[in-house]
Amino acid sequence: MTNNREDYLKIIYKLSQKNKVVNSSNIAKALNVTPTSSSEMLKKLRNEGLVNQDKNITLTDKGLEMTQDILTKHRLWETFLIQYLGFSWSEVDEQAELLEHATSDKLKERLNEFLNFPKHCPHGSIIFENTKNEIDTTKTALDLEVGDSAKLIKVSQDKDLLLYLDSINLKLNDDFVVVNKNNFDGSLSIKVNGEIKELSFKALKELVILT
Amino acid sequence: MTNNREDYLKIIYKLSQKNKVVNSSNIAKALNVTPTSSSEMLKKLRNEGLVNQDKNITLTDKGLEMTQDILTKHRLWETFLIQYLGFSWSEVDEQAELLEHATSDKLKERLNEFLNFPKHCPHGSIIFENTKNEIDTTKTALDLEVGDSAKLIKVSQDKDLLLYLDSINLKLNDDFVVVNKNNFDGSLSIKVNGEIKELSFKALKELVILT
DNA sequence: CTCCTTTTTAAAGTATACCTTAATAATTAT
DNA sequence: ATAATTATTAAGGTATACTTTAAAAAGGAG
Repeated sequence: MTNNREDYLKIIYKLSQKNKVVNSSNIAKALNVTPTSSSEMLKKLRNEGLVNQDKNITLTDKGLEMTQDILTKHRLWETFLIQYLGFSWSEVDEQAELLEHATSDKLKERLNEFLNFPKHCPHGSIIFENTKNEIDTTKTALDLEVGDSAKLIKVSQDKDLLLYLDSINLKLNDDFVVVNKNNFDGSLSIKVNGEIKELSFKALKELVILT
Repeated sequence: MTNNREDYLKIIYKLSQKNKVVNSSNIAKALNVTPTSSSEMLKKLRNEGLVNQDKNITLTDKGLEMTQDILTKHRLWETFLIQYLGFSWSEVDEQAELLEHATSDKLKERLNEFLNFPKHCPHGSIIFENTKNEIDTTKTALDLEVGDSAKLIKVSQDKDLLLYLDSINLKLNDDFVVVNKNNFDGSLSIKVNGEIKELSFKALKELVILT
């Protein structure tokens, strides 16, 4: 298993999470390689029994298991980097990307223990091994990019959060469009019923959406 | 800078620390590649201004700086793995080996800060950036005579040696007295906390001590 | 100063993961 | 249904870091 294969598995997983068409071209775009390169790599992954390929490319059971392992490592590192080393939201992904590939199963387990088995990474994504009965389908406002439209379908039951949402007059089932993403602090500007509202990074991961 | 180049720089540094002849053959042996491969790689490193090559291969200033940076990363990770994740002495090197190559300068600094700027890694090797005026060399247990007392302050990163030390329960910073020296096979009997332990000749040269 | 061993270089080949260019196949639009 | 677009495969090439085998160079022993 090489770093590269791991990156391909992750991107297949992520594209299907976003309900995007998972084909060689989209994978190529996401990984910033040519379609030819991704096509070639996918053939290898197919031969190794990690992906199925009909119309849509999907992960096999074995492939999914490996992907979740990698994502767990990634998310544990993000948790560590933010909680213990004071990394900021915007810089953590890049570093976790490097570390995940250098993480043995033993290190993963020990780090998990050290972090006290977190159920979610700082971006709100679930950490599989610690959330046996949750599914990774819930998307939060964190996953949104400029131009995306979404509907707010659920918020966590945090009183302060609810007060905050009241104060900016954002309600459940509101439809909105992302008009700006601030890469410094991770906040989003959204447009709801013609009105622009600011959502801080902290709030984003509490807002469950439908796209 | 690739992982491989980093490994070559480290091995050049380590061989010269041990006062061994630093040539393409010894490097090849240490890295478990053929002399041809190492010879080829050394040519690249020479062209990149990282090593000098006369009789003995040495690091240039630039090469030394890079090597110390890598060793710092390695030793910080060892410290973290042992102090916070409960890794054992013998298994920590392998994991730090992987992590060091995935460590940005920023991560190095933050980890250093988190660990409170340790002067030495758990093996006793200095962490350069935190010990401006120390030198990375000392006496080994080979220099000891009967009656000498000493403190074990550093051991070489040999996996078998580390397992051996784990097995006889000899730890870093243990104080001991030499109670016998076997002139036939060069082994030493030492007394640590009232217990007699045998150190074979082969082990002695790997044990750095303070007298 | 030869002989012999060790060391280095040269030549050609392997695997991985890319690339470009060009051809084929499959969608989508008119 | 045909044209246009998009996706995939095929063919040949690049770079890195190895490999083997063989030749050349350098050192050490008698």
